[in-house]
Amino acid sequence: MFIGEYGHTLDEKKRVSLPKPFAKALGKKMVLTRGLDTCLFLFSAEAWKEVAKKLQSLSFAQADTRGFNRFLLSGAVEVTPDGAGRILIPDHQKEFAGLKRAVVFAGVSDRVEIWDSEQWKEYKRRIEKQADAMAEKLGEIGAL
Amino acid sequence: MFIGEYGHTLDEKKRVSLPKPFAKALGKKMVLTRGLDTCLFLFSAEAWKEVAKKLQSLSFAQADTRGFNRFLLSGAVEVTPDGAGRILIPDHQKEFAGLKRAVVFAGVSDRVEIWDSEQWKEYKRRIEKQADAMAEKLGEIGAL
DNA sequence: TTTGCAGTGGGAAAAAGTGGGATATAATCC
DNA sequence: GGATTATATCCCACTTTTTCCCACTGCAAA
Repeated sequence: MFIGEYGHTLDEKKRVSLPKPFAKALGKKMVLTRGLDTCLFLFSAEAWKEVAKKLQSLSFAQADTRGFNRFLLSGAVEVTPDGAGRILIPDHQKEFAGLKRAVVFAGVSDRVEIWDSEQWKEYKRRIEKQADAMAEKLGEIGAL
Repeated sequence: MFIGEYGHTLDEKKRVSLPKPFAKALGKKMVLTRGLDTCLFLFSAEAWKEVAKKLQSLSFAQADTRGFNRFLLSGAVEVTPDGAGRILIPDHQKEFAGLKRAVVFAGVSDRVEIWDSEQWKEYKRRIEKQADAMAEKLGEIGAL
């Protein structure tokens, strides 16, 4: 269970340190994929296995599942932290998520999300604005 | 399980280097065929056997499966990497996939796809736009 | 202050990717 | 049949990228 938010730096060699609290739970092998909402998803090897298993069961005969497979699989890479606990972000993923120098690691239940710092701030602003409205809605239906 | 995206160059002699992460899993013998959506499929010898088996199980009484069989089988070639880990792309396949100088290798579960760089970019743009719809699907299969 | 560790930057060694030439094999023409 | 052209295969070398390792900085605890 990943929780919390950590800011780190993406250097010119496209390396970022993993937040120390996440490093242990992620293990030595992890998988980095394109996420939803212009961020990247980082899974531990075990969590990824679950995702991959489900994806393999899909046929490649249908155009939409082909696209779906390509989106997630070709957009994924297996990464291993170096001696200093850093991982490398491939070019196409860096571009996809619009990462600049400052990035944010956000723990979201079973995965870690990697955001460009600016986009994260903006996304948070949107979420926070909607939070009140959402709370009301949830209250109405008796969820909270 | 092939994952990831790698850009390479197709030289005047129609040679391309295989991405190092794929080379090992592909082995010494592999099969290159016409793929779906204007790309080429590259299978390891073992994975190809599986595909061939599946194709044989399809009835050849139906015109469309006959066509599909021809599509995959007639265009198939067995290729072997040279000393530098490069394979040769036959003319008809190069033409079929519209390959220019810049090509992209995309790992998609049990196969590697070879795309012309420009067409790949365009295709990616399309599937990225459908990300929301895909998210729903992800939810359905419980992947996320 | 000192000690230690997390985070970052940079240099050197290694490897990957690419181009080009030389050699071998096959096809064609005289 | 022999010579010539073309095609494909192998091998070597250069360039760029990646990987590994070490050093510096700053913050925090002893």
